[in-house]
Amino acid sequence: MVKVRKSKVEPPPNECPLASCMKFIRGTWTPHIIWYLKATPRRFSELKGDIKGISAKVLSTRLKELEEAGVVYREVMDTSPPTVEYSLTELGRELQPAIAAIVNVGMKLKKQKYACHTQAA
Amino acid sequence: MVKVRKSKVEPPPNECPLASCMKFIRGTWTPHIIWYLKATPRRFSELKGDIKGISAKVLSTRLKELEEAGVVYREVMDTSPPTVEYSLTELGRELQPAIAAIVNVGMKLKKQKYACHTQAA
DNA sequence: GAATCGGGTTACCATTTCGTAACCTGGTGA
DNA sequence: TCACCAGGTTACGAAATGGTAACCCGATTC
Repeated sequence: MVKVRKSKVEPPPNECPLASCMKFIRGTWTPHIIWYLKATPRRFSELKGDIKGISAKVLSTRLKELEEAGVVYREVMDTSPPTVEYSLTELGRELQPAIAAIVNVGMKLKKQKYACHTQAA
Repeated sequence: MVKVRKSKVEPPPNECPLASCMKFIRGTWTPHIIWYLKATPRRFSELKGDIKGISAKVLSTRLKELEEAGVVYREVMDTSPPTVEYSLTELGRELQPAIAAIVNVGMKLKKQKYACHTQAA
């Protein structure tokens, strides 16, 4: 009979911060969007070009969700044809460190030749 | 006519580190598993208890995938009934900073009363 | 001999996420 | 007049992810 040992890792405290943060950056594409809005506002077609492989449908859906969640701000510019600029809100900027950490780990894995061919083909 | 401006944000360099890292921590549950293996090896039923709300099916599936991806190590102990211990491999430990950053952001959001009620109900 | 336990597996189904491709709208420039 | 542009939307279908619940195995304990 083996006793169930108590975890030495505190649960990511009350109401799970992990889940709180993950719900903003879930899915394949959301982290990319937040990453590319890091420095300056970007237009729809600029983001579509920045993020290799994303479809207009997914980009449009995610941007709408992120706007509703208060992560990105959408501004229609008075140009012709009208252009739209997306930028990070304060909340969006709070998320940057998490994305940056993920990117850092990804770069480290690459250097070590983990990732992409050694792992998870 | 608006010119398409060049991005000032470098693309997360060659072959996307963001994607490289994200493929290890995708889904709702994977980050939780890695988090709870942080300190010591854990058994199946212990992890199931640690991670509130995860089903045996998903836990079993994710653990199998993580083992195959080289993130966790699975050891069958010679006890009766036999117990199984899961622990992080070196690769698994490389992922910790990313998870930790996500948890940190989650905690900060909670303190600021973002998240969970203000945002994304 | 029956119930219990750890560590799962299986079937079935719902939801989320993604991809492709076609289409729309209002203004502009040729 | 007509094609083009930005910034989308829509329809359709596939794959990934998740949930519930029932079941399985071998060893042990009652």
